[in-house]
Amino acid sequence: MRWNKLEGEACSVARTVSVIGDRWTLLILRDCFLRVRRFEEFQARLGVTRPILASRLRKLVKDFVLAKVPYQERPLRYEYRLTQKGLDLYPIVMAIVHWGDVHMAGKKGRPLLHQHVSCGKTFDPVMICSQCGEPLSPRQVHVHRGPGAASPRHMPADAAAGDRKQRRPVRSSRAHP
Amino acid sequence: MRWNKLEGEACSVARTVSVIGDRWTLLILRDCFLRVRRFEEFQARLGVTRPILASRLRKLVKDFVLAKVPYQERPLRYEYRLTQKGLDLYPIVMAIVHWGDVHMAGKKGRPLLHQHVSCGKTFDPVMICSQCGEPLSPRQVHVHRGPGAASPRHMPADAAAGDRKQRRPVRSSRAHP
DNA sequence: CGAGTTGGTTTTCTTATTGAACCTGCGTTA
DNA sequence: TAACGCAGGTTCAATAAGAAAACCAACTCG
Repeated sequence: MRWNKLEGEACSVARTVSVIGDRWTLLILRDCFLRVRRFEEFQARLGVTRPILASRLRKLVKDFVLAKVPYQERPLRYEYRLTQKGLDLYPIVMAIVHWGDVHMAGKKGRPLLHQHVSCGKTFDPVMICSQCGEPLSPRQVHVHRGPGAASPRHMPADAAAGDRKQRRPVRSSRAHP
Repeated sequence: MRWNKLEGEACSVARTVSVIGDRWTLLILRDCFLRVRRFEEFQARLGVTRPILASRLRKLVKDFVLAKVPYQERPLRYEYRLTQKGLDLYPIVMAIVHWGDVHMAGKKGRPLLHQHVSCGKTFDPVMICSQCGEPLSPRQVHVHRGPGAASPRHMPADAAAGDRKQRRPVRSSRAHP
């Protein structure tokens, strides 16, 4: 199966992976969230070869994850900035960082600490249900065919429930329609 | 730069990417969370070639993300199951699914809906701060060097804060030490 | 004029992925 | 008992992608 096939699949993972499912792309995005914006800076930090970097940046721009905007004229120079679509990748990047912190950290501990400006504390990211606010675990989630489903594939069966107190829904900036 | 180099980097993204930063691996993990466990079933659902599937499963087992356990003897047959380390990838997979749902869904809508068994509702995953419970956004997070940091790289500068009410910390199963 | 900076492209070589076929151990059917 | 089927792989030749190093172009600065 080829890359391009993925985009057409009726699966959100496949579609997302067709955009960011490449190790250099993920490392580029990490640096984007650390305010890196220029070709040379990406290249120096990542150690990626220039042709690959150019091709990945081109693809991210084509997919509207990054925008190539001039930061000066004469000589005309561009920088790469996250679009809203790109900024929305933040939970993915944070989830990746957190898993690495928990499972891949050396004995010296985690390389980076995250401080939440709003509350001032060092934190971990936690993924919760937008409806009840409880932390998510795989066994607590059932999957159903949605309107965009294709052939009867990608379908599981599951069980197990819990009785937990209800909270009020979290207003996510981009919640369920 | 080579794959193996990534594992040694003082960056949790790089380390995580050295394990799961491959499109086939991510699609395999998607199916793992949909209760797919056998070689033939992965192969049929993913359309990946058999040598690649074998090599990816081998790597995931080596990295303790999957465990290869016999489900019958005579003939001896194995299945691949998520370990706890693998189950902990759930937020990453859910974040990927959600981004695909929001940004890559076709006009028919999302392919899959997620129901939270605990509360019964169809939900979206939301990533929050473990300390105050507020949804995370990139601009609200400052990064600092942790104990495992290496050379003075991967360091940003940031600003902007907000005054938000405080909640009590979320007890994540694997929170900040 | 010559050197430096930024943001790339070109070229050549090496590695990874694909597609198809083949292998193994065992059970089942004829 | 021979033939076939199945699950779970491996082997092999052809092709695509990635790495390393060099090169290019537009402009500025001294």
